[in-house]
Amino acid sequence: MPAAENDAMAALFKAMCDPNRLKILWALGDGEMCVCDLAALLESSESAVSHQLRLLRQMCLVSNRRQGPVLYYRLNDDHIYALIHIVLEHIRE
Amino acid sequence: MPAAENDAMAALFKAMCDPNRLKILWALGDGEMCVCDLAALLESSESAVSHQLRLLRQMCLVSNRRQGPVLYYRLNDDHIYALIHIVLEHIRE
DNA sequence: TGAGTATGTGAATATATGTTCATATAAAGG
DNA sequence: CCTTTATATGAACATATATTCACATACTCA
Repeated sequence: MPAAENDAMAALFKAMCDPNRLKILWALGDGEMCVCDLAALLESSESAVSHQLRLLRQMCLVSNRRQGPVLYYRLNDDHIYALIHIVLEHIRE
Repeated sequence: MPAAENDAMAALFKAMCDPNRLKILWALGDGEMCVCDLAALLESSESAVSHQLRLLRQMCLVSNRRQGPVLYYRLNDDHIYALIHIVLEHIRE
C-alpha cells in the first residue's frame, strides 16, 4: 500500500477510534443533530462535544448548517456511515 | 448501536490507527513475517515493532509461530485484511 | 442595545501512547 | 556451558489526546 494511502487510512481510523466520536458519527447517520442534543446523547459536556466536532470537521467527516443560534451537524457524505455498518458486521462475527 | 459494540469498534479502530501497525497488518496480508523483517520493512527498531506486535496480539489481530529462535507472525484471520481492502476503496473515492 | 441562549475556542491539566534503552528470555551451535 | 542470534519486556521519557474551565462569539428577542 502506498505510504500516502496508509497514512490517510490511519488518520481515518484515528478519527473514529474514540468511543464518543464514533457515537457521534453513528448518531448522525440517522440525520442531522445540534450540539446540545449530541451532548445529551453522549452524556458529555457541550464543550467537549464541540471539541470533538471540530476534529471531525477538520477531518472533513462532518459539516454543519446554522439555523439561528443552533448549529446542526451532519455527516459529510454517507460513505462513513456505510463504512461503520460494514465494520459492525465484522465485529459481530 | 449497543455500547459494547461501539466500544469494540472503537478499540479495533484504535488498534489500526497507528501508521506502523497498519503497515504491519497490511504486510502480513501477504503471508507470515518475522519480527526482524517487519522491522526492516518499517525502518523501525525491532523493539518498537515487538511492542506494536504485542498490542496487536492482545487485540487478537495477529498470532505467532516459533521456528527455532525466530517468531513468525501472521494475521489471526483474513477478516482484518478484507476490512483494510474495503476501507482502501473508500479512501480512494 | 442589553440579556439570554447556543456554540466555539484557548489554556491548562490529566491520561494515553509510542519509542528508546537496558535487560531478560529462548533457541542454536560450538 | 558459553556465546550468539532473535525476540520480549519493563521503565523512562517525550508527545499526543480528551476533558474541563473560563471566556469569546453569534444570534434572538425584548
